[in-house]
Amino acid sequence: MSPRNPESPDSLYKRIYAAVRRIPTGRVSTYGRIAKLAKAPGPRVVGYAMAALRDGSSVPWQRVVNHKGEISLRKAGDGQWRQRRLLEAEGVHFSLRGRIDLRAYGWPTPRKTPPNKA
DNA sequence: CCTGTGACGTCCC
DNA sequence: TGGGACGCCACAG
Repeated sequence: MSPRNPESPDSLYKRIYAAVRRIPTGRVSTYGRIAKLAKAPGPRVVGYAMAALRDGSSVPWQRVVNHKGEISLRKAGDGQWRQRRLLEAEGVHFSLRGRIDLRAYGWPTPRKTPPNKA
């Protein structure tokens, strides 16, 4: 196998994209979780893989946010807004601070942490 | 081959 | 609850 070769079926990026595709519509995951699921060496690599995506890649990249539940800023600049649009279209709710409640929309379900638990 | 950089996370204050 | 510092690694030049 050739993990260095992007064309390899079991390449790192392929695994990452596969993991992202598993995120259900209306739910979101984090770079860290995707990294684990895809057996990636680290979260940064996941971000790098996302940045390498093309439009119409069939990979729901918009469902990947950082561990704070916020849309990560990218170099390109544009896109964060588009990401938010796409997520809202899927029914994902953003707080006033522009954050997503991972306890409610996170995937896989991080914990059975009751949102209303005292 | 070596260096810089990035759509991040965790620890510590 | 918020902010700063360090760690980790693949990729491009």
